[in-house]
Parts: sequence; structure tokens; C-alpha cells
Amino acid sequence: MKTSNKGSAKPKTDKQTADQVSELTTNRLSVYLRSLNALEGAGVRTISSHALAEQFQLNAAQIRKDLAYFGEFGVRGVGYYVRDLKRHLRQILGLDRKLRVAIMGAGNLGLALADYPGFRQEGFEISALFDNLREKVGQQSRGGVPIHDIHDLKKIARREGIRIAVIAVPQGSAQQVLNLVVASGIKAVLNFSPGALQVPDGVKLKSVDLTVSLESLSFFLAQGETRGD
Amino acid sequence: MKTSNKGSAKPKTDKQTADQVSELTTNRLSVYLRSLNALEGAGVRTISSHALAEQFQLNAAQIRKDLAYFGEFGVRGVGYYVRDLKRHLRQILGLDRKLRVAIMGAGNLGLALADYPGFRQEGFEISALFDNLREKVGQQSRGGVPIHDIHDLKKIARREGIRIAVIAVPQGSAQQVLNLVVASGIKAVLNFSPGALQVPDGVKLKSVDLTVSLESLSFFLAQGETRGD
DNA sequence: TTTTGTGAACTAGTTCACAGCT
DNA sequence: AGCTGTGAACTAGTTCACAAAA
Repeated sequence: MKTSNKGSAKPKTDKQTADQVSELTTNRLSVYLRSLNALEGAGVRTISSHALAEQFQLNAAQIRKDLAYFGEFGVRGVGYYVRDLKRHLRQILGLDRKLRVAIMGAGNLGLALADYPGFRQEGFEISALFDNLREKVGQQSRGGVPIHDIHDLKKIARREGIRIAVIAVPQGSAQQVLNLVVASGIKAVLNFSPGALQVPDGVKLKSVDLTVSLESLSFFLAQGETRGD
Repeated sequence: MKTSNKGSAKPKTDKQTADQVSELTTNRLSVYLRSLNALEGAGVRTISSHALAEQFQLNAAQIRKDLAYFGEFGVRGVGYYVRDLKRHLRQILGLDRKLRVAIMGAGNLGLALADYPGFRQEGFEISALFDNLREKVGQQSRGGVPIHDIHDLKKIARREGIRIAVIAVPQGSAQQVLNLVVASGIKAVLNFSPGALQVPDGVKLKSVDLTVSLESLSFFLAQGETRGD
């Protein structure tokens, strides 16, 4: 237990500061949150780390450690109150407010992502698409997300308070578009284009590389065939 | 050097068996391969682990270790021959043949993925889309991938030799569709639906969770705001 | 009794540093 | 001289195991 920070020279918000939490941990927090939403919907009031761990293939201590980085949310002998823990996780993950997202590239992928229901959950709002093709600008996605000229990014990002950009442009222009995103003051970017991109310090880039994912499956299949011991 | 497996009771293919290679390693192999393609295109004949490491933010020893799991591909004093290493990596990753892919779900995301150029590289071929909506079956994607009835999955997967499935259906039906995929004999699955899915042993499931990715960015932004020490 | 929170032990992954080959 | 391949050292992440709280 580490209640009471007497003596410690950092009052802050006690925990919450979480300077050195690994991304593996925060990713798991998202997973826990999703499960808590389901549990709350099902009317479950309280859940133990063991019961939670069972749902994913995870160790219960892992879950307790993950949560302990941010505070003491559990009750010994009982577990975690679903509603409480959910509220804490939403706050830790910064989901207790609306976060506006822009999608760069109104091609197949960009348009699909703009209307993807998973993106609309938990406080995210897709506010705008950006493209450089004259004929796309002024149109909108099937779900009604407007397509703007990429040159208006800075202006619109400021006006709409866009905090996150998603890169869904072809390989060749990804770095260039990323530079525009960074210049417009956006600090968090989810990238779907393949290949290495450079961002300055203070900007978080998270990449989803579909080619790597597919090739990882290919490797698995190839192994299965060679492994004829 | 570990040439000559005298004494060892496993002649096999010497290396290549690679029983315990981490997924982190194989993911990096994909990244190296992409870079080698670019280098070959640029006419570069040979590359050192240092020069490769520089491109991504990686340690050179990391690259040498990753490659060493599968054999000795380098030449001391020289580095790696680009063409040679590329060929080896393609073989290790199982990309030295055509791999056919089916996409489950002809919604926005499924259709976008079907025509995604990144998927068409390196020997992958999107052979078919599957959906359960009467009005979609018989149509095709803009790029010409035919949409079949999901009930014909087994038949078509066998006929076309489909080895990989991509799950792009709504959350609610993901597990059900995955079960059909597994029943049809497909052993490798790339999943885009959120939430935990169960697969039997011997089937590889790789999930890309867009919600988790976005929430990870949200966490980063929230930290930046709180970290006002 | 149940279940948390957490130090200690363990396991996995990365980087160092250098012998040995070209 | 240059660069690989790899044990040894180190760092990060996970699991164990148990005291303390409800």
C-alpha cells in the first residue's frame, strides 16, 4: 500500500502522473474498459482481477499491476466496482471529453475509416476528411463527414479543435502529409501508410502496418509447412 | 558461428525451423524486406546492419540477431548482399509463392481493404469478399474482387486455395464468422473487429484493434495536459 | 474467507562488446 | 580496416506468492 504521500516530495495528483507506464499497459487498459462497458450493460456490479483475466488470456496479477500504476481502485475481498473502475479508466485514458479526429486522405480507406462505427465510440468524433483532389473537396462521406482541401487543414484544425489525425494517404505522400499535420499543431497521429515516418519530439505517432500484419500470417503458414519434424 | 550441426540430433533444414522466434522479430523482418526492396530499386548492391538500422530507429545488433535466427546471410567486412538477403527474407516469410486472401464482410471497411494496394504487394492476392446480404452477393468491389455468399466460403476457399482470411464484419458477428472461417480450414486470420475472439490451437489470429490504437493516442494527449509539474 | 497491492523471482527482449572472418 | 555473429550484460515485462485489508 502506498497511501499518504507524506515525506514524498511530489504531491501532484498522487498517481495519475504515471510517468513511466509502458504502452503495453495502456493498451490493456483500453481492453479492460471495453470489457467493463459490457459488464455494466449486463448489470454486473463488481469484478475481480481473476474474472477479468479469464476473459482475455491474461494473468490476474498483470491486471492488478496495470491498474496499480494509477491508483488503488479495488476493494480487498471484493474486487473492483465496475462503474467506478470504468470511470477511472475513462479518465486515465482521457476519454472523459470529446476528442475530435481528422482523417487525411479521402480514398477508399479514408472514407471507410470516417464512417467506421468503432471510431465513434468512447468520445471520439470524426470531424473532417482532407484530400487534395479538387473533385472530392466539398463532398462528404456516406456518413456525412465533410471533405476539405488539405491546404485548409491548419485553419480547420484550429477552428474545430482537432487533436488527432489519421493518415490514410498513399505511401508516397505520407511523410509530406504528416508534415502538414504536425505543422497544424496536431500532436497525435495514427498512421496506416506503410514505411517509416519521422515525427519531431512531442508528437506521438502510432502506426498500423497492414503489410507487416499479413506477412506475419504468411510466416506462420510457412512455418507450419516446414515444421515437418 | 554455428555451422555444422554435428552432434546435434536435429539435421532438419539446419535453420529455417526457427521454433522459438518472437513475433517482434518476424515483424521486423517484414520491415527489413520493405527496405531492401527500396534499396534494390535504387541500385544498391550491399548494405550493412548499421546502415539498415539507421533507417528505422533500431540497434544494428538487433538486426544481426534477427537475421541470425535463420542463418548466416552476411559477409564480414562487407555487409549483406541486398538481392540475396531479400530472397532469403521472402523465403523465410513464406512470400515466395502466391498467397490467396479472402475478406469477410463487404461493408465499407471490407471493400476498402479489398482494393487496398498495400495488400496486393509481395505475393498476396485478394481473391474474394464474403457477405451475407443478398443484394451484395454477385456484385464486386471497384477493383473487381467478387462478393460471394458467406455460406459458400468452404467451397470457394477450397477451390481457390485461400489460406488467409480478413475479418471486417461488425462486432456482433465476428466470432460467428470466425468460426465459419476456421471450419472452412483456413489457418491464419487477420481481425479488424474489436473485442476478444477465440480460435482453436493451430489457427493463428492476429488482431488490429483500431479503438485501442486511438485510445492510446488519447492517453498520450491526456498525459501531456496533466504532466504540468 | 476472499481478493487486492506489491516486492521478489523469473522470463523475454535489447544492447554491448569483441573474437573472428573477409 | 570493416562488418558479421554471438555470448554476456543489461533492461523491460510478466508471474509468483504472500502480507494486509475488508
